[in-house]
Amino acid sequence: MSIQARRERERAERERAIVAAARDLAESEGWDAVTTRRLAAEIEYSQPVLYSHFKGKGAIMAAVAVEGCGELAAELAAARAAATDPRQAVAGIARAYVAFAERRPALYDAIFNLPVDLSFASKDAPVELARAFAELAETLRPVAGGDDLETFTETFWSGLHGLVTLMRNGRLRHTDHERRLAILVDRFTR
Amino acid sequence: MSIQARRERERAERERAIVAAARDLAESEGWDAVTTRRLAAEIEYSQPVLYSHFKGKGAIMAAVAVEGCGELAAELAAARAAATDPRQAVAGIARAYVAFAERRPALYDAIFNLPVDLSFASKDAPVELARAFAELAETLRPVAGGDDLETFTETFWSGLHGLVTLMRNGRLRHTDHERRLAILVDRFTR
DNA sequence: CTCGCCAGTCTAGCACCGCTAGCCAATCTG
DNA sequence: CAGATTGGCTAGCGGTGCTAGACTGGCGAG
Repeated sequence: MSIQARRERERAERERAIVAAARDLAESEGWDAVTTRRLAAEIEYSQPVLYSHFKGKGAIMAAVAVEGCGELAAELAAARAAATDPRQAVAGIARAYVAFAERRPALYDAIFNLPVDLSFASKDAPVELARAFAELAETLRPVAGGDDLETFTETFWSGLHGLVTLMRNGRLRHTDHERRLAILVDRFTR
Repeated sequence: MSIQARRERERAERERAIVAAARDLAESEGWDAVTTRRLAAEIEYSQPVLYSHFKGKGAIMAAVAVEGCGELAAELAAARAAATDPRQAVAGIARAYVAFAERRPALYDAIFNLPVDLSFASKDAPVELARAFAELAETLRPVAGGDDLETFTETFWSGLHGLVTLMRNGRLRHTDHERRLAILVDRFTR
């Protein structure tokens, strides 16, 4: 019994190592550098071992994405907690969101931009994402007006996501970023 | 002299064929199906011929993206021309934008989502994109208020882009799409 | 008219990708 | 202790973007 327990522990540990390696590699060299061979070398096992833990590369990326979701949720929560005035809270959480995307671009890509084995809108979406969404929704509640809170939150979220993605891949001038963010917040809080 | 002229004509024709093949393939089977081998087979030449026209696959995709920009600009212009009331114009152009992204997802991806050899924010950005941007800007002018028009337009554009991308890769529920769009337009026109 | 050159195209192949079949050793079971 | 099972490995499949080097057909020079 105890041997089996040790085995399972080691196995879980190795699974964590895979996800951590994928994340570290992605954050330091970008997702292009994350290949199954490279990952296998990193954890000092052979390639097929990866497939005994995950269905494929997409599933590994999905695991990283879920981890990232958790951190995003935590940072949004912190931003919300730090605010006093409702309007300030919206501005603060928006800044926190954008800051996360800029500080952890690889993580952000895994969550939102890359083709990953995750169905977000369905029931098996990660609870971490729901938490992040809830933080945003609670912050927006005072300014939603007559609009349905969930739909309103999705729309604001889209605005943030659009700003982040368009700017990061060079579709928007990097200057004026702050002003764009201010406009978005302003239009959604008045 | 005339022989050379014919050669150049044939060469230009073949270049057009490459871009058209890439676009058709992408629109009918998705960008994953667009490989250099497949493309070569489609134009009935060997693979290396592609590289005598374009620096690489990314450059071919960029050419498709520029073509798509032109069509997007045209559709936005049509939407703007059809409107009477300023508020209606914003709603109309927003609907046209989203409709374009839904009807031509491959084209939209080439323009905005895929890693492509195009620097948008710099001076060698395609004029087609500038045209599309200008249509949006002119439509928004009456509702920009005190905000800088260009920055304001970028922000609204980001909102549209966020809605489109998040919905298309399953990050938003497909229902309520109309309502989200309405909220965005409403918040930017009042 | 012939010969050498050169542009243009092709075949073949490089290094890499995600993924898997099948072998082999270590471990558990009767 | 013999046999079954588990779990990792090596090797390889079919694909990718891209390129070196061979070949060929039409050109200009002698």
